[in-house]
Amino acid sequence: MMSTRDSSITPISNQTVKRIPFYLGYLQSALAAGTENTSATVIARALNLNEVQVRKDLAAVSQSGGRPRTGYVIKDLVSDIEDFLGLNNNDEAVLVGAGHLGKALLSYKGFDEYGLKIVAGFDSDEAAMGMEYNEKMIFPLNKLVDLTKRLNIRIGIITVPAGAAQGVCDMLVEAGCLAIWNFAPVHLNVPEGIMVQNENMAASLLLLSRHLQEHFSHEGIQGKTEWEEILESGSALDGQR
Amino acid sequence: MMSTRDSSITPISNQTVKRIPFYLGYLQSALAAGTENTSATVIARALNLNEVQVRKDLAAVSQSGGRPRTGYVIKDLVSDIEDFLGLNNNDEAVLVGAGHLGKALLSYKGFDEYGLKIVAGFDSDEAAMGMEYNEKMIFPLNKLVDLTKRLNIRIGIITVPAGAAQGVCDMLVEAGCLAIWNFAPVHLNVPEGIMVQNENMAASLLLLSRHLQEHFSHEGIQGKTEWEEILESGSALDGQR
DNA sequence: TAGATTGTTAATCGATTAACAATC
DNA sequence: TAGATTGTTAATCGATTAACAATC
Repeated sequence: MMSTRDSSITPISNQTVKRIPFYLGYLQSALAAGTENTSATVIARALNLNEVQVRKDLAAVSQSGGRPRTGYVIKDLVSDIEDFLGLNNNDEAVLVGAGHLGKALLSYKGFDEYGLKIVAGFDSDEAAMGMEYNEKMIFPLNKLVDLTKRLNIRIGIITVPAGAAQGVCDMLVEAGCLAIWNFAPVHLNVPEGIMVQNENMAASLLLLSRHLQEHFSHEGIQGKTEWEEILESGSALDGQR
Repeated sequence: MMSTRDSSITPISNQTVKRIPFYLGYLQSALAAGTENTSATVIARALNLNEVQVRKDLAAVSQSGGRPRTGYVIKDLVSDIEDFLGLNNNDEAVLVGAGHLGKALLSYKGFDEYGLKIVAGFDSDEAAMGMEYNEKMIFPLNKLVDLTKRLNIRIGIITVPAGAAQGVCDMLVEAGCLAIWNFAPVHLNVPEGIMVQNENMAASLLLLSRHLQEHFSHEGIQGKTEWEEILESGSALDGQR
């Protein structure tokens, strides 16, 4: 290997990692607009972040560094960030549960950019068999363990109903998965050393709703009478034809 | 109003809120199994959490409290948590972008439990018009502002492609939304006081992948030759017919 | 030189965990 | 009484922000 530094991942906080895509997006569009240099101040203002945080984040993923007075060279930053995402990551996942959410994830094009790939979907529903989403095929559940093992997949994604999640999880573990991304709203029991990341859509929306209530108390929780009517009549669709 | 306490939301950390559903799920199934009492120790072990954290979390959402030696009364905890979720929250949202992800969210049944409801979807695609997912109808985008205003909706959900997100966001703000749940991987510019919660699926998976790399370095990034074959031939589907 | 900007060291803040006193 | 358990107060940890010295 010819990397200048240890290719093992430097400890970069999750929060930083989550912000990286926003930096990349901003820098790419700035570059497209013809800008060549930028500063932490400018980025921070654009993305609503703290200036120092921007510097620390950029320092964490880019070796280019900025220079006093002139700031950062956008082109370099972009390429460093792309390297960071692409080079440091190259992982494959299987997905179980080809419902709406499963299909959405299979179809999602954004994983590529991060060196991530869902290679196949699994489902127990006969009707789904052999269907393809974004060129990812749906296989029967009874092939899950065997295929995942043979493909050497390390990440399993669970998008089945809560009741089926633990069973699927067990299969994924048996198949050798080391990390599980769980969209079912249940706690999964896994052996020591297996990593589970829970994603609860309802809980996320709840968080937003609570923030709202904190800041704005109760407004607009009235008018319930008229809207049922509006929505159900479908009258809102008029004028469209 | 006849509530025993100020109905405004007590400051409960986001982390705590995210854990609440897991407590509820565990407690409900314990109750179903016939258990009447439990302790923070037991819960912590079951859900892989710290014991003290469990006590603090439960204290935050339940007034019942536990008693030394006997612990908590599960029935009371369950009812307190359900109240916490249901009573403290009652918010409605509109969703824009009826692609795979949009449909998945519209179809998701889990919001009810938290007093949350997506009331309608919007899309620019003619073909989607009037379709229903989980009884939520898709309306044309040009009705978004008017309908959202009239319905007094405070939360907007953006599941459109990145390029369309800012435009949709502007419409939602114009329509009076105070909070935006954004699934498009771009930073949204909003006026002061509007809350944006970003959800980046790719970034979430990236986090998982990075954890993996930290803990297990590089294993199983081989065998790339044979699997393309397996998957593409669809031979894995044999034996199914 | 003066001023903009970086990067680092120190302070603050919030959440988790540990220690412990209270109680049944 | 002894032991399990709660709830609180203090310590730790990690991330964000502020202060500041270095530099072009």
